[in-house]
Amino acid sequence: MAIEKKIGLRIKEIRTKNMLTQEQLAWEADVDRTYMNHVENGRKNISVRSLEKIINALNTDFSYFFKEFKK
Amino acid sequence: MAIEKKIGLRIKEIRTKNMLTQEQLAWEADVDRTYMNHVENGRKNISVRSLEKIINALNTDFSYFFKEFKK
DNA sequence: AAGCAAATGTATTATAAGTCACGTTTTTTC
DNA sequence: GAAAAAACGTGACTTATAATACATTTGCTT
Repeated sequence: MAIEKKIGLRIKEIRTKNMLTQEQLAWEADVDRTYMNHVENGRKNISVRSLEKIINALNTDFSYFFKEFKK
Repeated sequence: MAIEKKIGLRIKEIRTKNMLTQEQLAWEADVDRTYMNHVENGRKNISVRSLEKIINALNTDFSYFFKEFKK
């Protein structure tokens, strides 16, 4: 599976666990709602800086975010 | 520290442990030698797809790469 | 000082970032 | 269970910048 897809799924997983809507998360991460949606659906080859914003907004860190990611 | 810097340092850390030059790693990752240098020096806000190429070339995975990364 | 690895500057091309208008699906409320 | 509202999805588009490439320089090692 493409890395963008895996990242999107992981974001969604944590977001729903945190009881947030895409819009709420987008607001926290200071990105557009539709951009957030695109990322979550694996439609964007996101940069590490943008990913960091989202990971912070999810109240987590890279280490936790990428746990169990396969090669 | 900016995420780009942290990533650059981590790449360098693993690369040197693997006894590779920037050029060798660049070749393995199929990126330009100078681009590899820019990334390693934190001058590029790299995309996850490009980062994946480098991580693969380092013969590791996201999970290991981001271990112990701070928030 | 020759040879190699690493660093840097600059220019061009490819693509991520950001936004919009609109459509669809899901959830809530009466 | 219909209507309304909220949440989610999509395509197309512009702007900012990553990706790529080349030339040159610096630093290290023998």
